Amino acid sequence: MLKITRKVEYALIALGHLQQKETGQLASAKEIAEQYGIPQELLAKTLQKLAREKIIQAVKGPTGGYSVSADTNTINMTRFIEILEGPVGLMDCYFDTDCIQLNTCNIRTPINRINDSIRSMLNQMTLADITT
Amino acid sequence: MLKITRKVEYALIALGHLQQKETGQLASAKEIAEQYGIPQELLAKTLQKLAREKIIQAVKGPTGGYSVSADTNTINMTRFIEILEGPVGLMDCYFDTDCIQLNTCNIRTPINRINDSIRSMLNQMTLADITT
DNA sequence: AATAAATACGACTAAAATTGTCGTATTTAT
DNA sequence: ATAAATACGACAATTTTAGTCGTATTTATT
Repeated sequence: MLKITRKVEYALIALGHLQQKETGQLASAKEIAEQYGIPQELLAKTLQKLAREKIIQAVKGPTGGYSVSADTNTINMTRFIEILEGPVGLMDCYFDTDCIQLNTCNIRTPINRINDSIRSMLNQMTLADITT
Repeated sequence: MLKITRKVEYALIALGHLQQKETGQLASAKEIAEQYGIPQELLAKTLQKLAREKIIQAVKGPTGGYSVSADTNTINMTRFIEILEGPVGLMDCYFDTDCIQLNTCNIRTPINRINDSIRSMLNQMTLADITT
């Protein structure tokens, strides 16, 4: 528990790789997958999600691939993780309010404090902090 | 992802309940399970783990049950979570060193920084902060 | 002494989430 | 035209988490 998923792991590795390229240079999913021993299809789908969110830019066709388009200093890690995994919360009730327990639950408030701490930490951390 | 497991959730709820009792008073797994709508067997096993670690004290026999034995101010959340779930780390390589990727992996160091942040936050937080 | 209610604990099953694969469509450089 | 890349949804496999069950042990009560 408290683990990041492979999707995020692979995405970060790929971002790191993309940032080593010179401006304008592309890297394909295949190239990255082979270099780091990552399942190509999975990486591809992950990169596609990032492309949809304009974190990276995709170029189709042969000689195509991806390049970093966003300023990674402006992307915080909460956003990045949530693009790939959905809501970051220790318990679902951080987002969902329809918990049967709500009345009797005696730990919601303190758990949400931890939650806020984690989110704020991830908010202060940018993609650039990780991948450069 | 980044979720705590039910075990931890149930344990915290139970701890909160136990702390409301007067000194010397016990609460059984059944009593707690019924009150909060938690599967009794699962809660029981969870409480047994805490008892083994001397976080709570178990009393056998009818009229038996559990009471808080440790000073909850001295138990930090990293320890508490790790008793129930094992190592707290965003990636396994935080603990395991035998990762095939180690050489090519370009994100280990930054990920471990996040890890350290989360662990240090959980270290500074005591059980008492959550359950009282 | 018998009973019942509690903890203790391992083995097992069920469910959910994650991870990985496949097929097909689209784009585009050659 | 072809081949190599992205795009994307459906599906399968694997792993993790959640929950159940059976059995043993302890002990207060009758």
